[in-house]
Amino acid sequence: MVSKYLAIYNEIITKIESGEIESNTKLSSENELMKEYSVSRDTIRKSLNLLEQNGYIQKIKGKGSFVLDINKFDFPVSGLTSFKELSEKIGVKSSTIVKELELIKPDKFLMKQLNVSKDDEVWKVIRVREIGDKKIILDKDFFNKKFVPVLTKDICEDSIFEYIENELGLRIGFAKKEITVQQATEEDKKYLDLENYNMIVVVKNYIYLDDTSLFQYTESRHRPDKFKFVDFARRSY
Amino acid sequence: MVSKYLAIYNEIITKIESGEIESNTKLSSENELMKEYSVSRDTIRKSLNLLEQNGYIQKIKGKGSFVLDINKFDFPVSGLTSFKELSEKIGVKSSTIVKELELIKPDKFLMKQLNVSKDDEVWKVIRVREIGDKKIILDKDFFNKKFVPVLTKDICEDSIFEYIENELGLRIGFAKKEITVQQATEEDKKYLDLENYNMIVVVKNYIYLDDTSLFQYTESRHRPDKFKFVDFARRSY
DNA sequence: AAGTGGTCTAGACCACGCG
DNA sequence: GCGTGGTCTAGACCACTTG
Repeated sequence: MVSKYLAIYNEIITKIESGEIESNTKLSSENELMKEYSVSRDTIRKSLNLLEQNGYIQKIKGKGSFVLDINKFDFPVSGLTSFKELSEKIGVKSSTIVKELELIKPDKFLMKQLNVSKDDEVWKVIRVREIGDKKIILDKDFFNKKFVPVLTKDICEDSIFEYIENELGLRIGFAKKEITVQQATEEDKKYLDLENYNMIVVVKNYIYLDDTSLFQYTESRHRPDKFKFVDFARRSY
Repeated sequence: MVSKYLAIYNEIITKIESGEIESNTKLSSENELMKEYSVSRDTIRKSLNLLEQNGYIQKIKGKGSFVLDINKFDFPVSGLTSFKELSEKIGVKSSTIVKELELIKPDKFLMKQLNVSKDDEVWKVIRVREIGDKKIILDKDFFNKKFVPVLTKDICEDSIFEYIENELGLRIGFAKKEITVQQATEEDKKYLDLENYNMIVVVKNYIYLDDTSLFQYTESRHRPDKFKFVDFARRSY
């Protein structure tokens, strides 16, 4: 059961991405859209606000809503998108190699990052992402076993993200992302095709569930020349 | 004239940041807040949605709104915040040195980035940001003269951003940000205290006005060890 | 003056969490 | 069953843009 405003939001996105609604043109006014979809103005406005937030349109008072053409490519790396979704969108052949998969007792660093006690058990997953035959990304994931009782190599090779949302039914609420650049470690050099690079782009991700519990800590370590982060931001008051 | 929901939004932020409302506690329910502020539920909901979007609270159906404690520090680098706002927030002594300020004819690269023709004139501003006596950031800004007729050294040493919003009254709508890591150029080495680092974190910013016109292109070049980008993301449908 | 989006209101029903 | 937030409606007034 999907809400009306989400349905309309998705329908308009489809129209924009398929080119049925051209970019830089005006969208129908809120009044027209009300009639078109037989809903109240507030429902239309919810859909349009979502479109605006996510960079599809820009509303201008007194004039109308205009379709932006920024979203053509290079948008996906933002937000919470996973590696699998990403590589599928870009359409580059890529693969995931699981290097380590085990249950561990957290050390001090992990206890702090994952907000767990020394008696909790934690899944540790280390994966290498290969893009076009080069080992480019080293992913280190840590989950509290409380939330994820079972984890297999197959799941890790596919998408842990999908498993969590679809199979376990856990709903992800929000995430904090931190990007820095560091000296490459021995581990980086061991697992990745670093060529002559001695630095690594580190993306730390703290992922929280809907009920605000910290659920996962992830470190994604990228070869600097292959790293790109794109973000869309609106002025927030 | 500020809208009610923005006023309430800001009031609640103040309460959260001052500690009057403690983190990890429950906020008053929408019903209570209605009475408290003597407004309709919809107005309260607008305020709470803003708070949720910006990472102050998490709403949970059937339970209530909970105050998050993520926003303590390290949040500002996200979004559209300017260097001046940022260093004021962090409270580190910093200064800006204007290296170049001139009107130029755009080359091919700029024509593409700024979406201007060869007959337009473009402001070129090059500034070095000093943090704690070290030259850390090289900022290269380009504006279409059409939007900014006058620009002085004084303005560039203060905040171009404030000048644009307050003096010129231009309203910024949204921005696209792109982060990559590149080899340091001769220009980087000339202007910055790079020490032994030979790479540079490049943050490209495309800034658009309210009416969707591309207004400014900025390249912010950071010494890698001093770079940090923090982002808060909610799952977007 | 007419049309647009922005704000605000009042009321209704629903789905969820908890006791 | 009660209180919570989520969705939807209908109507009103305002500020802004354009002809």
